Amino acid sequence: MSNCKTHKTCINEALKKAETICNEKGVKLTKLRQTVLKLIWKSHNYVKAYDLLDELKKIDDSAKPPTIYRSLDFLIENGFIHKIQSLNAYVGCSHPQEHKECYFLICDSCQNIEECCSEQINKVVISTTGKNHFELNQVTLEISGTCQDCTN
Amino acid sequence: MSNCKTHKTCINEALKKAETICNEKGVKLTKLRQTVLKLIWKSHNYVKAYDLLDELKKIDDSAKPPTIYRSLDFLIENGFIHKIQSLNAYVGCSHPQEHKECYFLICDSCQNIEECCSEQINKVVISTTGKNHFELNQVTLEISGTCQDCTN
DNA sequence: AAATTGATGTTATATTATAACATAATTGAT
DNA sequence: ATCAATTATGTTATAATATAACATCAATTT
Repeated sequence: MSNCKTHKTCINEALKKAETICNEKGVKLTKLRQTVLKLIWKSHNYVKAYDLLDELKKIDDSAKPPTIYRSLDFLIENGFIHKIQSLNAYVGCSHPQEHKECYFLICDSCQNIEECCSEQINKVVISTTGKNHFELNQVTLEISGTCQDCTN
Repeated sequence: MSNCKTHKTCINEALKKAETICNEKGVKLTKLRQTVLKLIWKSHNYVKAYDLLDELKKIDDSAKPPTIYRSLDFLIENGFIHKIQSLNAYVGCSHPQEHKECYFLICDSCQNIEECCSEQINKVVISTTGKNHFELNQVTLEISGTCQDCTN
């Protein structure tokens, strides 16, 4: 479960940030992309692409897989959402632009995803890859388990 | 690229370890499962399920998707291979039974995968999840980039 | 206004994976 | 040794995830 008080605030902030960043970058948050972002932000839980598609179809009957996947690509590229590789699922990014490496706490029980940053983890990853003379490109760190609310 | 001298040794050791562990556990490394394990161990690179299937078909014409996926499931369950979530691909485990949490250095250039353990990473992950009161189940840590051989 | 670029619509299909049921092989109990 | 139960494999079908390719439309630039 998420610890946000009024989730509307989360959604609004996510949309506002996306708009601001798009303006800065000179890319366009079209109506479609905004709609998809909103749908993803319906909760802090992860969502599957075809579930999103079903939701989108309710709004726009003509939506098809490429409709959703293109928007997902755009939103990922610009850092507004993340793909959870171990689940083939998507989740809103709670702090776009701020972070490089993040990790995800995925609750098996309630599907909530907590996005975290840890300088400590970054450092350790960098140092251990360095030891292997490995030139780092992308880090995927996904931790599944049970969140605090679901443990009790 | 892998730094093994004679890859045959890697394969033989992997097969021997698998056999030993299966005996200990009382599960069966059937001919099919052994064949699949061998195919996966053809290199230190990751392999895709349907590529494995194509290889298997050369040996056993009747092989079909469930043939390969069942063997993959068995091999994963018993720790002989790993699934690389960010690639939907599979790779032999270089030290079955020894480790809990591992991470993978995935070379974008040569598809080699180096499987690593780091007590330091484990500790940091455990401590940072602990701070979030998150009961850890499974850690997926996949690092893509360029390996030493491909950097030069 | 024409040309270019970017976004979306649309059809088709590729890729990854599993469900469900049938048959065969192995093991365990009697 | 035989039957029953379990485990493994064979087989068909289909589900779930994702992209290619081309057409059209909209926005931007010249």
